[in-house]
Amino acid sequence: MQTEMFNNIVNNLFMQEISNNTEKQILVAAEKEFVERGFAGARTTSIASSAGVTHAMLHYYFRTKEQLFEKVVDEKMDVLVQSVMDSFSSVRENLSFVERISCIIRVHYCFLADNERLPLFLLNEILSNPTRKEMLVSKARNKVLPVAVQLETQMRDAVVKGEICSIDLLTLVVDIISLNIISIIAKPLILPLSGLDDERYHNWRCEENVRTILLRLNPTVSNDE
Amino acid sequence: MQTEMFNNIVNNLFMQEISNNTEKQILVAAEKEFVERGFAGARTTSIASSAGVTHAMLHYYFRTKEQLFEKVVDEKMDVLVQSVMDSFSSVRENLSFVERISCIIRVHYCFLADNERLPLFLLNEILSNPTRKEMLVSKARNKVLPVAVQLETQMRDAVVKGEICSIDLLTLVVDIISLNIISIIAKPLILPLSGLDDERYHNWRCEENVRTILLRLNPTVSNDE
DNA sequence: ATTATCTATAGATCTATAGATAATGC
DNA sequence: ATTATCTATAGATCTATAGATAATGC
Repeated sequence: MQTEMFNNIVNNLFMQEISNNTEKQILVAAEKEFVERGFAGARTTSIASSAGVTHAMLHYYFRTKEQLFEKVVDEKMDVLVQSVMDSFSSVRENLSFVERISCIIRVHYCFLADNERLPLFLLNEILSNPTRKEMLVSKARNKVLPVAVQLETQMRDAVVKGEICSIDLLTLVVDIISLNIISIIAKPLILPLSGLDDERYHNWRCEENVRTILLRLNPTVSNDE
Repeated sequence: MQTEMFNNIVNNLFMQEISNNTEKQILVAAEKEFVERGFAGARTTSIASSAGVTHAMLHYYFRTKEQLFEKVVDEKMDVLVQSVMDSFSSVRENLSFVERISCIIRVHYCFLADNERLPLFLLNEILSNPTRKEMLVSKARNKVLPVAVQLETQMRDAVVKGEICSIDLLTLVVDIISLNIISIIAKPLILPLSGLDDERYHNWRCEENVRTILLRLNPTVSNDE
């Protein structure tokens, strides 16, 4: 009895792993190929061979290159949106607003540093396709905005308390994203000019971005608008 | 005599225009196609047809797709480098350092706004090609740096005068570029979220970027590094 | 019986060139 | 004689599928 059950469990785990193996391997290889070369530059033959399967398998599981790509883009878009939401919420309680923003910037910077090629890939494929563009905008509106609204409440408190100056939420978010994303995307160009190693580079840029945003939020400077 | 000379001049002008016409038209069409679709996504047949010439002409003048692309990328890279240098030098005398930086940010923002698709195109094609990457880095070093050094001298003066806080030049430049470039690249995503029209959008982002950098340079805040 | 995999190849597309023909400038 | 242009097609590459064969789960 016990042996049978054990075998079943092992079988199921094994099965699940094996049965999805080819499909999963194709997906993983496709992810790499698409993110590195974009849709037009990617080759289904390369994906198949680097997944270690026959080329026909790719079409067996995903029908067309387009559909496989769609899967990858959708997943990556969700990963990005989730990362923004995580950075918003993954903050412990009773922090001041300024501390919270600093934390958000750092958490998001780290996510991007771990996914260096993601921003450029998504920018490319989203901007060149109106449907995907609308999809991301609506995801931003429906998923991110509700979380952001909580932040806005806390922000108004901080303004009243005199901890920060008054600023529009979208303005602040775009500022943060701008600083973080270019630090990541353009790293291969800026790194040689900086003369730093990878770790120091990230420390330099991340902390500079935090500082820039905090100074932007500084309440002591007059707000001429 | 006079008529002959006149005819010659007209002929020469006409010739120059006509003889380079096909080549020029291909180049213009190639520029559009490559910037819009990237190297892998671009089709030489599309370039030829939108240039209004036979497909064979493209190979007659530029040998290969690669060589035609190289021409376009090189030219665009120079345009970008030049735009940075222009923004640095196109500033009238006897401005304070803070005014000068504001002017640089605005001039550069306007250039990018007039060349919306340029940054993403160059980022893509430069980052995916080590040779081009080195080329841009060395251009930055050889052409932009000398001009930037002048700025650095003026910057040190401003620090001494207490007009700005002390900041590394590269740090400042990366901050500016980050803010400006994402405002342009991500415009199609941010615009619908902002609810603004094109003109107001650019005004919003450009002035926000100036403000953020000026606050970053503010001397009254303690500099904890 | 269904699902997964392989071989072989169709079919489409794209870059590139050969070779003929026309236009141009001496 | 040289330069520019066109037609036609070679040659390479890539996506996609048909059809045969093997493996799996009932």
